[in-house]
Amino acid sequence: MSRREEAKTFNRARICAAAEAIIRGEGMDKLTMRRLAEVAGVSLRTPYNLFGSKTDVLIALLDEAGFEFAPRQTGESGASAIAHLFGGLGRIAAFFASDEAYYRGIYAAIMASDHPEVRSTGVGRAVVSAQALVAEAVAHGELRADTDAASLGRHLAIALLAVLGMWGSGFFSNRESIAQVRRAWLAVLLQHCSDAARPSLASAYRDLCTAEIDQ
Amino acid sequence: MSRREEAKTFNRARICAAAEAIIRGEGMDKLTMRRLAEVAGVSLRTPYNLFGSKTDVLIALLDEAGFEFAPRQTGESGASAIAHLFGGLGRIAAFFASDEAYYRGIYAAIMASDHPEVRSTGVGRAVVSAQALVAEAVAHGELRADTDAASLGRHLAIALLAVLGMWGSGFFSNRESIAQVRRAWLAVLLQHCSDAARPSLASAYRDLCTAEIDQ
DNA sequence: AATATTTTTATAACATGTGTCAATTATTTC
DNA sequence: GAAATAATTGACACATGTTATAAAAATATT
Repeated sequence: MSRREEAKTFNRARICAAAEAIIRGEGMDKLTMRRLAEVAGVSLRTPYNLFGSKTDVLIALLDEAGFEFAPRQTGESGASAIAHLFGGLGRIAAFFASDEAYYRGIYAAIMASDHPEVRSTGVGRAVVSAQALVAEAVAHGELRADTDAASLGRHLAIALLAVLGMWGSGFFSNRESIAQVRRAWLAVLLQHCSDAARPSLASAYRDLCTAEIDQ
Repeated sequence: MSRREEAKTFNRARICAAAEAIIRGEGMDKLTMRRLAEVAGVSLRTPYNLFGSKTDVLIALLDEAGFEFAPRQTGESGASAIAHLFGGLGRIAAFFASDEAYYRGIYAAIMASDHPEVRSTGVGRAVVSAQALVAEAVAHGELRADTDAASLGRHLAIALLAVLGMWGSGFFSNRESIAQVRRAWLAVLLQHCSDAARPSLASAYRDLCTAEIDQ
Protein backbone atom coordinates (compact mmCIF):
# COMPACT_ATOMS: atom_id res chain seq x y z
CA MET A 1 0.00 0.00 0.00
CA SER A 2 1.39 3.36 -0.99
CA ARG A 3 1.89 6.02 1.62
CA ARG A 4 -1.02 7.90 0.19
CA GLU A 5 -3.30 4.93 0.63
CA GLU A 6 -1.91 4.42 4.10
CA ALA A 7 -2.77 7.96 5.03
CA LYS A 8 -6.26 7.57 3.66
CA THR A 9 -6.79 4.37 5.58
CA PHE A 10 -5.54 6.04 8.71
CA ASN A 11 -7.85 8.99 8.23
CA ARG A 12 -10.79 6.74 7.53
CA ALA A 13 -10.10 4.95 10.78
CA ARG A 14 -9.79 8.21 12.66
CA ILE A 15 -13.10 9.40 11.26
CA CYS A 16 -14.84 6.16 12.14
CA ALA A 17 -13.43 6.27 15.63
CA ALA A 18 -14.56 9.85 16.04
CA ALA A 19 -18.04 9.00 14.78
CA GLU A 20 -18.31 6.14 17.22
CA ALA A 21 -17.09 8.32 20.07
CA ILE A 22 -19.64 11.01 19.28
CA ILE A 23 -22.53 8.59 18.97
CA ARG A 24 -21.63 6.85 22.21
CA GLY A 25 -20.72 9.94 24.16
CA GLU A 26 -23.12 12.58 22.90
CA GLY A 27 -25.82 10.71 21.05
CA MET A 28 -26.77 10.21 17.44
CA ASP A 29 -28.25 13.67 16.99
CA LYS A 30 -24.93 15.25 17.90
CA LEU A 31 -23.22 13.48 15.06
CA THR A 32 -23.03 16.31 12.56
CA MET A 33 -20.47 16.46 9.84
CA ARG A 34 -18.96 19.58 11.38
CA ARG A 35 -18.60 18.00 14.79
CA LEU A 36 -17.28 14.82 13.22
CA ALA A 37 -14.60 16.73 11.39
CA GLU A 38 -13.70 18.57 14.56
CA VAL A 39 -13.40 15.46 16.71
CA ALA A 40 -11.53 13.56 14.03
CA GLY A 41 -9.15 16.47 13.65
CA VAL A 42 -9.83 16.75 9.97
CA SER A 43 -11.43 19.25 7.66
CA LEU A 44 -15.14 19.22 6.93
CA ARG A 45 -14.44 18.13 3.42
CA THR A 46 -12.34 15.06 4.22
CA PRO A 47 -15.11 12.71 5.33
CA TYR A 48 -16.78 13.44 2.01
CA ASN A 49 -13.57 12.68 0.17
CA LEU A 50 -13.02 9.42 2.02
CA PHE A 51 -16.56 8.12 2.39
CA GLY A 52 -18.87 10.08 0.15
CA SER A 53 -21.62 11.05 2.55
CA LYS A 54 -22.68 10.91 6.14
CA THR A 55 -24.65 7.76 5.44
CA ASP A 56 -21.55 6.13 4.02
CA VAL A 57 -19.69 6.85 7.24
CA LEU A 58 -22.42 5.08 9.18
CA ILE A 59 -22.35 2.14 6.82
CA ALA A 60 -18.62 1.92 7.32
CA LEU A 61 -19.24 1.80 11.05
CA LEU A 62 -21.51 -1.20 10.65
CA ASP A 63 -19.18 -2.95 8.24
CA GLU A 64 -16.23 -2.34 10.47
CA ALA A 65 -18.10 -4.01 13.31
CA GLY A 66 -18.58 -7.08 11.14
CA PHE A 67 -22.27 -6.78 10.49
CA GLU A 68 -23.73 -8.87 7.71
CA PHE A 69 -27.32 -8.86 6.72
CA ALA A 70 -27.19 -12.38 5.48
CA PRO A 71 -26.65 -15.65 7.23
CA ARG A 72 -23.08 -16.59 6.49
CA GLN A 73 -22.60 -18.82 3.47
CA THR A 74 -21.91 -22.26 4.74
CA GLY A 75 -19.40 -24.67 3.33
CA GLU A 76 -20.24 -27.50 5.70
CA SER A 77 -23.15 -28.86 3.77
CA GLY A 78 -23.47 -31.79 6.14
CA ALA A 79 -25.32 -29.87 8.82
CA SER A 80 -28.95 -28.81 8.67
CA ALA A 81 -29.55 -25.94 6.29
CA ILE A 82 -32.61 -24.84 8.24
CA ALA A 83 -30.49 -24.71 11.36
CA HIS A 84 -28.08 -22.51 9.44
CA LEU A 85 -30.88 -20.17 8.55
CA PHE A 86 -31.81 -19.71 12.17
CA GLY A 87 -28.15 -19.56 13.04
CA GLY A 88 -27.77 -16.59 10.75
CA LEU A 89 -30.73 -14.97 12.43
CA GLY A 90 -29.14 -15.61 15.80
CA ARG A 91 -25.89 -14.07 14.66
CA ILE A 92 -27.59 -10.91 13.49
CA ALA A 93 -29.51 -10.76 16.74
CA ALA A 94 -26.36 -11.22 18.78
CA PHE A 95 -24.60 -8.56 16.81
CA PHE A 96 -27.26 -5.96 17.44
CA ALA A 97 -27.82 -7.07 21.01
CA SER A 98 -24.13 -6.57 21.76
CA ASP A 99 -24.83 -2.84 21.80
CA GLU A 100 -28.47 -2.24 21.14
CA ALA A 101 -28.79 1.52 21.45
CA TYR A 102 -25.65 2.16 19.47
CA TYR A 103 -26.46 -0.07 16.54
CA ARG A 104 -30.10 0.85 16.47
CA GLY A 105 -29.20 4.49 16.07
CA ILE A 106 -26.87 3.74 13.22
CA TYR A 107 -29.24 1.38 11.50
CA ALA A 108 -32.16 3.75 11.79
CA ALA A 109 -30.12 6.61 10.38
CA ILE A 110 -29.05 4.52 7.41
CA MET A 111 -32.60 3.40 6.74
CA ALA A 112 -33.95 6.92 7.04
CA SER A 113 -31.45 8.29 4.54
CA ASP A 114 -32.37 8.35 0.91
CA HIS A 115 -29.56 6.25 -0.45
CA PRO A 116 -31.53 3.50 -2.12
CA GLU A 117 -28.48 1.68 -3.44
CA VAL A 118 -27.31 0.89 0.05
CA ARG A 119 -30.44 -0.83 1.09
CA SER A 120 -30.88 -2.58 -2.24
CA THR A 121 -27.50 -4.23 -2.01
CA GLY A 122 -28.22 -5.28 1.54
CA VAL A 123 -31.53 -6.77 0.49
CA GLY A 124 -29.97 -8.44 -2.52
CA ARG A 125 -27.29 -10.14 -0.47
CA ALA A 126 -29.73 -11.35 2.14
CA VAL A 127 -32.06 -12.74 -0.48
CA VAL A 128 -29.29 -14.61 -2.27
CA SER A 129 -28.01 -16.14 0.95
CA ALA A 130 -31.42 -17.21 2.06
CA GLN A 131 -32.16 -18.72 -1.33
CA ALA A 132 -28.93 -20.70 -1.20
CA LEU A 133 -29.78 -22.10 2.21
CA VAL A 134 -33.29 -22.97 1.14
CA ALA A 135 -31.97 -24.75 -1.92
CA GLU A 136 -29.61 -26.65 0.32
CA ALA A 137 -32.46 -27.59 2.60
CA VAL A 138 -34.38 -28.90 -0.39
CA ALA A 139 -31.36 -30.91 -1.51
CA HIS A 140 -31.06 -32.40 1.96
CA GLY A 141 -34.69 -33.36 2.08
CA GLU A 142 -35.51 -30.99 4.92
CA LEU A 143 -37.86 -29.15 2.61
CA ARG A 144 -40.06 -30.90 0.08
CA ALA A 145 -38.78 -31.31 -3.45
CA ASP A 146 -41.61 -29.22 -4.92
CA THR A 147 -40.41 -26.16 -2.99
CA ASP A 148 -39.53 -23.14 -5.08
CA ALA A 149 -36.25 -22.24 -3.42
CA ALA A 150 -35.97 -18.84 -5.07
CA SER A 151 -39.41 -17.75 -4.01
CA LEU A 152 -39.21 -19.15 -0.49
CA GLY A 153 -35.72 -17.80 0.12
CA ARG A 154 -36.80 -14.40 -1.00
CA HIS A 155 -39.83 -14.51 1.23
CA LEU A 156 -37.75 -15.43 4.27
CA ALA A 157 -35.14 -12.77 3.64
CA ILE A 158 -37.74 -10.08 3.18
CA ALA A 159 -39.56 -11.11 6.32
CA LEU A 160 -36.32 -10.64 8.21
CA LEU A 161 -35.35 -7.34 6.66
CA ALA A 162 -38.80 -5.87 7.00
CA VAL A 163 -38.82 -6.51 10.73
CA LEU A 164 -35.27 -5.27 11.01
CA GLY A 165 -36.41 -2.01 9.49
CA MET A 166 -39.07 -1.60 12.14
CA TRP A 167 -36.59 -2.53 14.83
CA GLY A 168 -34.39 0.27 13.61
CA SER A 169 -37.26 2.70 13.93
CA GLY A 170 -37.49 1.82 17.60
CA PHE A 171 -40.77 -0.04 17.63
CA PHE A 172 -39.56 -3.30 19.07
CA SER A 173 -37.01 -4.58 21.46
CA ASN A 174 -34.46 -7.02 20.17
CA ARG A 175 -36.40 -9.85 21.70
CA GLU A 176 -39.70 -8.91 20.11
CA SER A 177 -38.06 -8.56 16.72
CA ILE A 178 -36.43 -11.94 16.89
CA ALA A 179 -39.63 -13.54 18.05
CA GLN A 180 -41.50 -12.00 15.15
CA VAL A 181 -39.01 -13.26 12.58
CA ARG A 182 -38.72 -16.72 14.12
CA ARG A 183 -42.46 -17.11 14.17
CA ALA A 184 -42.84 -15.96 10.59
CA TRP A 185 -40.04 -18.19 9.40
CA LEU A 186 -41.24 -21.26 11.26
CA ALA A 187 -44.79 -20.89 9.99
CA VAL A 188 -43.71 -20.60 6.38
CA LEU A 189 -41.12 -23.34 6.62
CA LEU A 190 -43.78 -25.62 8.10
CA GLN A 191 -45.69 -25.24 4.84
CA HIS A 192 -42.78 -26.63 2.87
CA CYS A 193 -40.96 -29.00 5.17
CA SER A 194 -40.70 -32.72 4.71
CA ASP A 195 -42.42 -35.03 7.16
CA ALA A 196 -39.06 -35.76 8.73
CA ALA A 197 -38.37 -32.13 9.52
CA ARG A 198 -41.88 -31.25 10.61
CA PRO A 199 -41.87 -32.33 14.24
CA SER A 200 -38.96 -30.19 15.33
CA LEU A 201 -40.24 -27.13 13.46
CA ALA A 202 -43.74 -27.63 14.83
CA SER A 203 -42.52 -27.93 18.38
CA ALA A 204 -40.30 -24.90 17.91
CA TYR A 205 -43.36 -22.97 16.77
CA ARG A 206 -45.37 -24.10 19.78
CA ASP A 207 -42.55 -23.22 22.13
CA LEU A 208 -42.35 -19.76 20.68
CA CYS A 209 -46.04 -19.16 21.24
CA THR A 210 -45.99 -20.32 24.84
CA ALA A 211 -42.82 -18.36 25.50
CA GLU A 212 -44.59 -15.22 24.36
CA ILE A 213 -47.37 -15.83 26.83
CA ASP A 214 -44.88 -16.30 29.63
CA GLN A 215 -43.02 -13.05 29.38
CA MET B 1 -67.65 26.61 13.97
CA SER B 2 -66.33 30.08 14.63
CA ARG B 3 -65.05 32.17 11.77
CA ARG B 4 -61.54 31.69 13.06
CA GLU B 5 -61.89 27.94 12.92
CA GLU B 6 -63.48 28.21 9.51
CA ALA B 7 -60.54 30.17 8.22
CA LYS B 8 -58.12 27.64 9.66
CA THR B 9 -59.98 24.78 8.07
CA PHE B 10 -59.99 26.58 4.78
CA ASN B 11 -56.27 27.27 5.00
CA ARG B 12 -55.55 23.70 5.94
CA ALA B 13 -57.42 22.56 2.88
CA ARG B 14 -55.58 25.04 0.68
CA ILE B 15 -52.25 23.81 1.98
CA CYS B 16 -53.14 20.17 1.46
CA ALA B 17 -54.32 20.90 -2.04
CA ALA B 18 -51.12 22.77 -2.78
CA ALA B 19 -49.01 19.93 -1.41
CA GLU B 20 -50.84 17.43 -3.56
CA ALA B 21 -50.46 19.62 -6.62
CA ILE B 22 -46.73 19.98 -6.06
CA ILE B 23 -46.15 16.29 -5.47
CA ARG B 24 -48.14 15.32 -8.53
CA GLY B 25 -46.87 18.07 -10.79
CA GLU B 26 -43.28 18.56 -9.75
CA GLY B 27 -42.41 15.53 -7.69
CA MET B 28 -41.83 14.81 -4.05
CA ASP B 29 -38.41 16.45 -3.91
CA LYS B 30 -39.88 19.75 -5.01
CA LEU B 31 -42.21 19.79 -2.05
CA THR B 32 -40.35 22.22 0.16
CA MET B 33 -42.01 24.26 2.82
CA ARG B 34 -41.18 27.46 0.98
CA ARG B 35 -42.66 26.23 -2.27
CA LEU B 36 -45.67 24.88 -0.42
CA ALA B 37 -46.30 28.24 1.17
CA GLU B 38 -45.91 29.92 -2.17
CA VAL B 39 -48.31 27.66 -4.03
CA ALA B 40 -50.81 27.71 -1.19
CA GLY B 41 -50.64 31.49 -1.16
CA VAL B 42 -49.76 31.56 2.48
CA SER B 43 -46.78 32.52 4.57
CA LEU B 44 -43.99 30.10 5.37
CA ARG B 45 -45.06 30.04 8.97
CA THR B 46 -48.68 29.09 8.40
CA PRO B 47 -48.24 25.40 7.59
CA TYR B 48 -46.31 25.14 10.83
CA ASN B 49 -49.11 26.86 12.69
CA LEU B 50 -51.78 24.66 11.18
CA PHE B 51 -50.05 21.31 10.99
CA GLY B 52 -46.91 21.41 13.06
CA SER B 53 -44.34 20.08 10.62
CA LYS B 54 -43.84 18.98 7.07
CA THR B 55 -44.42 15.38 8.11
CA ASP B 56 -47.75 16.36 9.63
CA VAL B 57 -48.82 17.86 6.32
CA LEU B 58 -48.06 14.58 4.60
CA ILE B 59 -49.95 12.63 7.24
CA ALA B 60 -52.90 14.92 6.70
CA LEU B 61 -52.70 14.11 3.00
CA LEU B 62 -52.99 10.40 3.71
CA ASP B 63 -55.76 10.86 6.24
CA GLU B 64 -57.67 13.10 3.90
CA ALA B 65 -57.52 10.39 1.26
CA GLY B 66 -59.13 7.98 3.69
CA PHE B 67 -56.17 5.78 4.36
CA GLU B 68 -56.39 3.49 7.36
CA PHE B 69 -53.68 1.16 8.39
CA ALA B 70 -56.09 -1.21 9.94
CA PRO B 71 -58.74 -3.42 8.47
CA ARG B 72 -62.03 -1.71 9.17
CA GLN B 73 -63.77 -2.76 12.33
CA THR B 74 -66.63 -4.98 11.35
CA GLY B 75 -70.04 -4.95 12.89
CA GLU B 76 -71.35 -7.81 10.78
CA SER B 77 -70.00 -10.61 12.93
CA GLY B 78 -71.77 -13.17 10.83
CA ALA B 79 -69.16 -13.23 8.07
CA SER B 80 -65.77 -14.84 8.29
CA ALA B 81 -63.32 -12.87 10.41
CA ILE B 82 -60.39 -14.26 8.49
CA ALA B 83 -61.99 -13.05 5.30
CA HIS B 84 -62.27 -9.64 6.91
CA LEU B 85 -58.59 -9.69 7.70
CA PHE B 86 -57.72 -10.29 4.09
CA GLY B 87 -60.38 -7.83 3.08
CA GLY B 88 -58.59 -5.16 5.08
CA LEU B 89 -55.37 -6.07 3.36
CA GLY B 90 -57.10 -5.78 0.03
CA ARG B 91 -58.47 -2.38 0.93
CA ILE B 92 -55.07 -1.06 1.86
CA ALA B 93 -53.65 -2.51 -1.32
CA ALA B 94 -56.39 -0.93 -3.40
CA PHE B 95 -55.86 2.40 -1.72
CA PHE B 96 -52.18 2.50 -2.51
CA ALA B 97 -52.63 0.99 -5.95
CA SER B 98 -55.08 3.74 -6.85
CA ASP B 99 -52.11 6.06 -7.20
CA GLU B 100 -48.96 4.13 -6.51
CA ALA B 101 -46.23 6.69 -7.15
CA TYR B 102 -48.08 9.42 -5.31
CA TYR B 103 -48.82 7.47 -2.17
CA ARG B 104 -45.48 5.74 -2.10
CA GLY B 105 -43.70 9.06 -2.05
CA ILE B 106 -45.82 10.31 0.80
CA TYR B 107 -45.55 7.12 2.78
CA ALA B 108 -41.80 6.91 2.32
CA ALA B 109 -41.35 10.49 3.42
CA ILE B 110 -43.39 9.91 6.54
CA MET B 111 -41.46 6.77 7.37
CA ALA B 112 -38.12 8.47 6.80
CA SER B 113 -38.96 11.33 9.10
CA ASP B 114 -38.09 11.10 12.74
CA HIS B 115 -41.53 11.54 14.21
CA PRO B 116 -41.86 8.33 16.15
CA GLU B 117 -45.29 9.16 17.59
CA VAL B 118 -46.86 9.08 14.16
CA ARG B 119 -45.75 5.64 13.36
CA SER B 120 -46.45 4.33 16.81
CA THR B 121 -50.07 5.34 16.66
CA GLY B 122 -50.38 3.78 13.23
CA VAL B 123 -48.88 0.56 14.51
CA GLY B 124 -51.04 0.62 17.61
CA ARG B 125 -54.25 0.98 15.65
CA ALA B 126 -53.35 -1.77 13.24
CA VAL B 127 -52.43 -4.13 16.06
CA VAL B 128 -55.68 -3.51 17.91
CA SER B 129 -57.78 -4.08 14.82
CA ALA B 130 -55.99 -7.26 13.91
CA GLN B 131 -56.32 -8.55 17.44
CA ALA B 132 -60.04 -7.88 17.37
CA LEU B 133 -60.46 -9.79 14.14
CA VAL B 134 -58.37 -12.69 15.40
CA ALA B 135 -60.42 -12.85 18.57
CA GLU B 136 -63.53 -12.89 16.43
CA ALA B 137 -62.11 -15.70 14.35
CA VAL B 138 -61.43 -17.67 17.50
CA ALA B 139 -64.97 -17.04 18.71
CA HIS B 140 -66.32 -18.29 15.37
CA GLY B 141 -64.24 -21.42 15.47
CA GLU B 142 -62.17 -20.46 12.45
CA LEU B 143 -59.11 -20.43 14.67
CA ARG B 144 -58.53 -22.95 17.42
CA ALA B 145 -59.63 -22.08 20.91
CA ASP B 146 -56.08 -22.27 22.28
CA THR B 147 -55.02 -19.38 20.04
CA ASP B 148 -53.61 -16.36 21.82
CA ALA B 149 -55.51 -13.66 19.98
CA ALA B 150 -53.41 -10.82 21.30
CA SER B 151 -50.16 -12.39 20.27
CA LEU B 152 -51.36 -13.61 16.89
CA GLY B 153 -53.09 -10.36 16.04
CA ARG B 154 -49.99 -8.44 16.88
CA HIS B 155 -47.88 -10.74 14.76
CA LEU B 156 -50.15 -10.32 11.76
CA ALA B 157 -50.30 -6.55 12.06
CA ILE B 158 -46.56 -6.24 12.35
CA ALA B 159 -46.00 -8.51 9.39
CA LEU B 160 -48.17 -6.18 7.34
CA LEU B 161 -46.65 -2.95 8.56
CA ALA B 162 -43.09 -4.18 8.21
CA VAL B 163 -43.65 -5.02 4.55
CA LEU B 164 -45.48 -1.75 4.04
CA GLY B 165 -42.40 0.03 5.29
CA MET B 166 -40.25 -1.67 2.70
CA TRP B 167 -42.81 -0.95 0.03
CA GLY B 168 -42.54 2.70 0.92
CA SER B 169 -38.80 2.56 0.48
CA GLY B 170 -39.34 1.41 -3.08
CA PHE B 171 -38.12 -2.13 -2.84
CA PHE B 172 -41.24 -3.85 -4.01
CA SER B 173 -44.10 -3.34 -6.36
CA ASN B 174 -47.58 -3.34 -4.94
CA ARG B 175 -48.06 -6.87 -6.12
CA GLU B 176 -44.92 -8.22 -4.52
CA SER B 177 -45.78 -6.56 -1.24
CA ILE B 178 -49.26 -8.01 -1.16
CA ALA B 179 -47.96 -11.44 -2.05
CA GLN B 180 -45.44 -11.26 0.76
CA VAL B 181 -48.06 -10.32 3.33
CA ARG B 182 -50.61 -12.82 2.11
CA ARG B 183 -48.09 -15.61 2.22
CA ALA B 184 -46.91 -14.68 5.70
CA TRP B 185 -50.45 -14.37 6.99
CA LEU B 186 -51.64 -17.61 5.47
CA ALA B 187 -48.70 -19.57 6.81
CA VAL B 188 -49.18 -18.31 10.34
CA LEU B 189 -52.95 -18.65 10.26
CA LEU B 190 -52.54 -22.24 9.10
CA GLN B 191 -50.73 -22.92 12.37
CA HIS B 192 -53.76 -21.85 14.35
CA CYS B 193 -56.77 -22.62 12.20
CA SER B 194 -59.42 -25.15 13.00
CA ASP B 195 -59.77 -28.23 10.81
CA ALA B 196 -62.82 -26.71 9.22
CA ALA B 197 -60.97 -23.61 8.08
CA ARG B 198 -57.79 -25.40 7.04
CA PRO B 199 -58.64 -26.53 3.51
CA SER B 200 -59.43 -23.11 2.14
CA LEU B 201 -56.39 -21.51 3.76
CA ALA B 202 -54.15 -24.32 2.56
CA SER B 203 -55.37 -24.05 -0.98
CA ALA B 204 -55.00 -20.29 -0.87
CA TYR B 205 -51.40 -20.77 0.20
CA ARG B 206 -50.75 -23.23 -2.61
CA ASP B 207 -52.35 -20.93 -5.15
CA LEU B 208 -50.16 -18.08 -4.00
CA CYS B 209 -47.01 -20.14 -4.49
CA THR B 210 -47.94 -21.31 -7.97
CA ALA B 211 -49.05 -17.81 -8.93
CA GLU B 212 -45.60 -16.56 -8.04
CA ILE B 213 -44.02 -19.07 -10.33
CA ASP B 214 -46.27 -18.05 -13.17
CA GLN B 215 -45.50 -14.39 -13.27
C1' DA C 1 -67.50 51.24 18.63
C1' DA C 2 -63.50 50.17 21.46
C1' DT C 3 -60.68 46.96 23.32
C1' DA C 4 -58.61 42.44 23.71
C1' DT C 5 -57.29 38.16 21.69
C1' DT C 6 -55.84 35.14 18.17
C1' DT C 7 -53.71 34.33 13.54
C1' DT C 8 -51.12 35.45 9.87
C1' DT C 9 -47.34 37.76 7.81
C1' DA C 10 -42.65 39.42 6.88
C1' DT C 11 -38.19 39.03 7.74
C1' DA C 12 -34.44 37.20 9.62
C1' DA C 13 -31.93 33.63 11.63
C1' DC C 14 -29.97 28.92 12.72
C1' DA C 15 -28.30 24.17 12.02
C1' DT C 16 -27.38 20.85 8.84
C1' DG C 17 -25.88 18.03 4.62
C1' DT C 18 -23.60 18.92 0.73
C1' DG C 19 -21.09 21.33 -3.08
C1' DT C 20 -17.46 24.68 -5.12
C1' DC C 21 -12.93 26.27 -5.80
C1' DA C 22 -8.58 27.96 -5.16
C1' DA C 23 -4.54 27.38 -2.18
C1' DT C 24 -1.66 24.38 0.25
C1' DT C 25 0.56 20.30 1.58
C1' DA C 26 2.18 15.66 0.96
C1' DT C 27 3.55 12.12 -2.07
C1' DT C 28 5.14 10.08 -6.30
C1' DT C 29 7.75 10.20 -10.54
C1' DC C 30 11.44 11.40 -13.20
C1' DG D 1 16.31 17.42 -6.19
C1' DA D 2 12.58 19.19 -9.54
C1' DA D 3 8.29 18.55 -11.61
C1' DA D 4 3.91 16.35 -11.55
C1' DT D 5 0.16 14.40 -9.15
C1' DA D 6 -3.03 13.59 -5.49
C1' DA D 7 -5.14 14.71 -1.20
C1' DT D 8 -6.36 17.99 2.30
C1' DT D 9 -7.63 22.36 3.75
C1' DG D 10 -10.24 26.70 4.31
C1' DA D 11 -13.58 29.72 3.38
C1' DC D 12 -17.68 30.23 1.51
C1' DA D 13 -22.17 29.18 -0.50
C1' DC D 14 -26.72 26.95 -1.08
C1' DA D 15 -31.07 24.56 -0.03
C1' DT D 16 -33.84 22.97 3.48
C1' DG D 17 -36.66 22.28 7.93
C1' DT D 18 -37.48 24.87 11.62
C1' DT D 19 -37.77 28.70 15.00
C1' DA D 20 -37.85 33.70 16.70
C1' DT D 21 -39.72 38.17 16.75
C1' DA D 22 -42.29 41.93 15.90
C1' DA D 23 -45.83 44.08 13.01
C1' DA D 24 -50.20 43.74 10.85
C1' DA D 25 -54.63 41.88 10.14
C1' DA D 26 -58.68 39.47 11.39
C1' DT D 27 -61.85 38.14 14.79
C1' DA D 28 -64.04 37.99 19.33
C1' DT D 29 -65.62 40.28 23.54
C1' DT D 30 -67.56 43.88 26.04
